[in-house]
Amino acid sequence: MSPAVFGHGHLRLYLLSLLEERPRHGYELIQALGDRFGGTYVPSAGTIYPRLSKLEAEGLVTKQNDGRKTVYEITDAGRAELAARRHELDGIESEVTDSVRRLADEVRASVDGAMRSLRAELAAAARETRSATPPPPPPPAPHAAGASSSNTRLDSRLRLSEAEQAIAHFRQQLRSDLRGHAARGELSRETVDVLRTGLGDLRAAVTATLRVGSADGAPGAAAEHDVLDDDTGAA
DNA sequence: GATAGGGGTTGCATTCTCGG
DNA sequence: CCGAGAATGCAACCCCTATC
Repeated sequence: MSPAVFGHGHLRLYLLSLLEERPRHGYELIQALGDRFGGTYVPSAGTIYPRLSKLEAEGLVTKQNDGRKTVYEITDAGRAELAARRHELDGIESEVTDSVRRLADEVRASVDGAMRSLRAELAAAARETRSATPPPPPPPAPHAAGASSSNTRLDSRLRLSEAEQAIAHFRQQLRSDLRGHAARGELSRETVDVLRTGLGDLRAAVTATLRVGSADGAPGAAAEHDVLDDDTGAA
């Protein structure tokens, strides 16, 4: 599990302070926390609701059903608790900001490293492809005039399909990683910027490779270009 | 009807606190 | 120091509504 963003008893105190401003429903509290920390820390529902239930059991908040939503409101006991621990509350915000900044730095470093090794692998693969001996020409088909170019197109389509699979696999993995980070509240705006830059660089590298390939007479470069066009904005 | 998103619950693992 | 209990946090899930 990732280290706790809030110190012991601090989340509960922070929830009380949010409810002191005005009554809110659970999801609104999650969003308020996310807004308050610039999206760097967004607690999961399973974090907030048990806390709210505890607070209710302790008589520090009350809940009222507003249609499908449950609106939580601070009680006098909750206000008293908040007043008694006001000094603790003051330090929480800066503490949490520091904590999420630390986590964001770790994520940024890990994404940076991953992109660097990916680019290195891509460049190595491109070098290998260029230096490889060309495959033996297909046996001449006596009756089919266009068979050679049609075989080449078939190869190209197979390679395109392979490339698409590789891209899909990459997207799936990256998505899963990002969702994991987001779920833990570790996905910051900075990380998204790093991701955008990294993917831009990656695309530039692939595009350069494709240009070399197409200058060497490799077919299908235009089609692979289209695949990448579809993909880069979606990760 | 399928899909996406909002609102909420449950169960469980990990970490922390505190009393003996 | 150790064990029990409290606190924190997450994943998985459900239900309902809106949209396509």
